[in-house]
Amino acid sequence: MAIKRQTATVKLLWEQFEESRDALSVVYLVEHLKVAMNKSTVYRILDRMEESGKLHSFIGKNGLKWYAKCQDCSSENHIDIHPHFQCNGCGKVECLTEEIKIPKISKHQIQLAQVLLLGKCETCLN
Amino acid sequence: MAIKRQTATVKLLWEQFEESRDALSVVYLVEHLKVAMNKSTVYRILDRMEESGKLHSFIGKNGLKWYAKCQDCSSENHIDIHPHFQCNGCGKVECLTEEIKIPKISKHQIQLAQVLLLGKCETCLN
DNA sequence: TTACTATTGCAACTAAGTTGCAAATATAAA
DNA sequence: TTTATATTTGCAACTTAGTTGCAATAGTAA
Repeated sequence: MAIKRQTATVKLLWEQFEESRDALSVVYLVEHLKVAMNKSTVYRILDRMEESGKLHSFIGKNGLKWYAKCQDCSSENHIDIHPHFQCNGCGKVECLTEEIKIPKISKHQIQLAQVLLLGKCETCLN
Repeated sequence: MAIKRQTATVKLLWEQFEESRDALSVVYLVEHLKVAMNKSTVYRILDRMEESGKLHSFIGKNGLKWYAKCQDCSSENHIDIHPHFQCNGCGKVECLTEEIKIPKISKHQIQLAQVLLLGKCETCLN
């Protein structure tokens, strides 16, 4: 179900994403907000925000779930070929705007591509 | 640590991969082999086989870990840009040989790319 | 202010993956 | 073939991410 009510917890959670352009892991959000709300609440609000098209989610390098604000993306194509970058040094995750070209695969219908690039971010390079 | 001894469990686990070119999830292997070996053993052997360069691993669409036999890939570049395909219908995962071009990202050093394509496989299309 | 439905907290749960340790076993050396 | 040793395994207990049912709470429209 999509977001229907502007509760205090919904506002607080949304502020986390407004403050940074980077993606945030659910684990971080649960820990960071644990004095303010229950972890089930975090999971459920993130779910609803994704359904509302305000956030998109993806899986990070060790299988953890991450969310980020949808920026340039419409609610239809927002997951298509938008790649993510995760730093092997500090673990930070960024949304990239670069487009990745996905080739046609014979006898397969591609509906969606998840591209996770791993490496060193600007900070960790210096 | 890499594989050092050819135990019965090591042989049995390896046979699973010889029988199919597709990737196998750890969850499947643990369940499928539970009469023959303990789940810690499955996890540990897979670990060692990856370190030996016989298998490579990646994360599937819902964060589960998958392994597949290394085929064309040398032990250095085997994870680089080799994409995987997971069927949204039956859940099956294939290794693809098609190359995905990763653009340079300014101020980032890319060390590795994980590309997961989701869609319908040949069987599920018909 | 009321009434209705969405939302939340809580506690208990599921499932994936990990760990320490003692027992078993592959393998190289004698 | 036997011995010695380091690797591997099973077991049970654990950690952590994520889910669920239910009763209590709180937005919001009327």
